[in-house]
This record gives sequence, structure tokens and C-alpha cells, in this order.
Amino acid sequence: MSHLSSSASELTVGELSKRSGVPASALRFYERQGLIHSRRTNGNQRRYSREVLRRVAFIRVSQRLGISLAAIRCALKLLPDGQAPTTEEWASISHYWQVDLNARIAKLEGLRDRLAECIGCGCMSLGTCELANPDDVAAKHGPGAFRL
Amino acid sequence: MSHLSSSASELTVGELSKRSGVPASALRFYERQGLIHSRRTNGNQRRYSREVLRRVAFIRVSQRLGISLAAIRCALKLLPDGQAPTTEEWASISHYWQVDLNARIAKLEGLRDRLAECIGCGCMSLGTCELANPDDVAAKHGPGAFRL
DNA sequence: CTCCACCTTGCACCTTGGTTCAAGTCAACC
DNA sequence: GGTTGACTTGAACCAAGGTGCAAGGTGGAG
Repeated sequence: MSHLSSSASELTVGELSKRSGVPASALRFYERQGLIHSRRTNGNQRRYSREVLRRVAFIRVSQRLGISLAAIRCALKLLPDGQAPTTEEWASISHYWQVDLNARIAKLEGLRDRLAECIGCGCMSLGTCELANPDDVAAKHGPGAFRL
Repeated sequence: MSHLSSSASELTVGELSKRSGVPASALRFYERQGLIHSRRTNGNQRRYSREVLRRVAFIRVSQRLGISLAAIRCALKLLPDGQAPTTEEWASISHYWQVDLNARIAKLEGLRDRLAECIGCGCMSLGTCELANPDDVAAKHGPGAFRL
């Protein structure tokens, strides 16, 4: 057996790193940001419970979808304390992520279509072009995705 | 007449800022990044030729499409020295931007669809989920056609 | 008890796209 | 020539999402 048991009920940060594929520095960062939590040993070392593994998986999947850590933190706050999401909770949060993805897709499609028009008109005239004059000034505030 | 002529053939940074709607600090930044250029007066002040106005418009439209300044700089390097893009050149560059937009849209759609599958399966299991394994690492040596 | 791998902390640094500030200079008008 | 607003520079700072390092502490095996 190895030196820090790999079958213990709790994980060290290094073990969590290996098993999740996430660098330990990132895990410490997530903890500072309040996305995951750990217990401390007498000697001040982190010990993670097994459900944190699922929590980290959730975080990485969400990030891969382009969700910010701030929004992920908001989502995780909706879950029971320190628990990994159940299947139903995961499905419910994923629904928000889907709405967000669809909104981003729609936005890009809108831009693409306006660009197509714009190529035809060759405008670039700063006063008249829709692309040059972003009307939707409000679109850039808050933690973006996830305004509940 | 105002203090710095607003009808001169060259523009000061403040005039360019007002006419383009881009903060002077951003214009200086673009110049440091090599996206726009200026002549200097004896007293070391910037003077922009009028075509820079169109160049800045091009930059802002491109940014609005989600193109990075680095990519915009590459695009602008394809143009004649210090000239604003002609209509044809603008159309030709815009085609690249369209390809880029379509690629981003396709990527988001792929993620959305995989998320939809994933919600059904409730996997989150780190070893088998496609969303959790961006590089297809797990897909190769798994039990065959089993996906998700 | 020793050894050594692993852990702890804080701090500095990276990228992108800028903003803000302080100190000093230029140019136009009177 | 003097006033005043616009201009110049570098440096510091912001957000996000981390990485890397140095100095020192922990903990399990032998």
C-alpha cells in the first residue's frame, strides 16, 4: 500500500487531484473561492470527503460549457450543504445551463446573420451599421449566465 | 472654432475618440498593440489620418463578433499599409469571421446536445462521461460502443 | 526516531482588454 | 506671454482562472 492510503474514506488534495484530473493548485483555488470544502487534520492538512469528487466533476463539466466559476458557485449554493448533486438536482441545474447555452447560441447566430447583411452592404459607416452600434448595452453585466 | 480644429484633415486622439466612440485610452492601447498607427507632430502628439476612423470601426465590429485583438491584428496585416479596408477586403475578411462564428456556434450546439444526453443519463462519473472527458481519453479503451 | 514524500501558506506572475492616475508637455486663443 | 484644455508617458490596477515557487510543517513506513 502506498504511503497515503488510496482507499481511505477521505482524500488528500493530491489524491483528489489524481482522481479528478484537476491540478492541486486549481483545487486549492476552488476552495478559496468557496466551490468546494474540506475538513482539516490536526496538522492543518485538507481532507476531502468522497462526494467532493462528484462536485469537482460537476464544476469541470460546467466550465467546459463556458459557465463562469461565479455562476457555478451560485448553482452549488442551491444544493444541500457540502453534498454532491443528486441526479435530479444535476438535471435541474443542467436546465439552467441549457438555457444559457441556447441564449449564447442565439446571440452568435444573430451576430452571424447581421454580419452576412453587413458584408452585402459594405457599410462600416459607424453611424448606420447595426454591428457598429451595439444597442444592447445591458448585455454585459452580472455573473453573466445564471441570473436566477 | 474650437481650440483643436474639428475639420482638419488629421485627427487628434481626442477627436478620433469622440468620432469613433472609443475611449482615448483604448485607442492608445490599440496603437501599442499595432492595430492602428499615427504620425507624430513636432511636439510628439499623435495625428491620425481619416482612414483610421474606418479601421477603428472595423476593429470594434470585429470585437463585437468575439474576435480577439490578436486575430484582428492578423487580419489587418493582410491589408495595404495603413489603409482602411476597401469594401472587397472587408467582405473577404468578414468571410473568415463568418467561418469563425459558425465554428463557435457548432461547438456550442455540440455541447448543448451532449448536455441534453447527459442530463438523461445522470452520469457525472468522470470516467465515462464525454462532457467530463474533453479529450476522448476514456472513449478508447472502454467497453466498446458504450458512450456516456 | 529518522526519512522523505506530501502537505501548508503567501506571494508573484501570466493573459486579455483595457482604465485611471500623476507628473509633465503642447497648442491654441487672447 | 499667459492661461487652459488637450496631450504625453509609465506604472499601477481590475477581472478570471489559475500556475509556480520558496520556506516550512505533517505523517506514515521502516
